[in-house]
Amino acid sequence: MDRRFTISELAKDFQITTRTIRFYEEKGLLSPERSGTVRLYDSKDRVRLVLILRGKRLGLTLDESRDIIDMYEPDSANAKQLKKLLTKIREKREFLKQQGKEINKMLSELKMAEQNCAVALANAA
Amino acid sequence: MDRRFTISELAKDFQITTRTIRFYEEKGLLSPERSGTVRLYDSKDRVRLVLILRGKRLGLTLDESRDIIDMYEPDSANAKQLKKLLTKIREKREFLKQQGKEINKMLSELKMAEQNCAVALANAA
DNA sequence: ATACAGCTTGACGTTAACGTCAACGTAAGA
DNA sequence: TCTTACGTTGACGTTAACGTCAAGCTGTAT
Repeated sequence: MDRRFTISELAKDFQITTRTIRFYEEKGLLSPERSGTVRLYDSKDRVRLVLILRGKRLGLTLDESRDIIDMYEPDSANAKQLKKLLTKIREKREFLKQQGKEINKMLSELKMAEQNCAVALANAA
Repeated sequence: MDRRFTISELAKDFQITTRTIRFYEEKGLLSPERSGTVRLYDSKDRVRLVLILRGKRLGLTLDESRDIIDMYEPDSANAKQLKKLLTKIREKREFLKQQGKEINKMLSELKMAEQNCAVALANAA
């Protein structure tokens, strides 16, 4: 259960390049172990990658994703930090809810477009 | 009801810059009337802008947004075109549905993070 | 021992979506 | 008429998120 992965294993599993993974590390989103100079990734790193990639699909920047990921692991935090974090989390939630609404709008509009298109196709036949 | 707008009126209304609006035109997303050299925008252009900006918030590229906008107005199309269009629309809808699911995942995770954070805050007090 | 696959760190190139600046035209009010 | 505000077209600059070499180290199978 404590298997480690090489960078190219990760790349294959997540369908990204090794360059991308190293880039995420540069940006402070990952910090794998090192065996000498070589990077070794564990399951926590994999979770982080899942979150990063989901964030990307949702249009978040890497900086935003890093913020969110940090939310999942409130480290040795004092009350002030925690309050700030709570605020951030709530903001992010509001943003995502809004995003959800916009998606629904677009979905219903596309549905109408689809119907129009189908009708036009039927008439053309 | 057929009022026209200047570029800076639009910019103000939509909270974007005139540069942005001209850029969208360069990219083929808008094609306003001209009164001499001056651009004049009508309500259809405003609708397009709404769609473009929503697309942006949903993480679509401008090219993708242009495709979608074109879906709303199937011009003189033949059957082949329409079928292609239908396929595209359905793909886009699947993509957006998936996006909606991911948002819900992230929302529930953030909810947990929020609770953890709140608990930690209570303990710290 | 060597060949080769896989890892490393730079360093520079690329694309999208604008920002910024320059140089110019134009319409309307003082 | 002259300024002032707003419009125009280039052209170059910028940031994020990687891609693409180059040059070198490393472990292992032959």
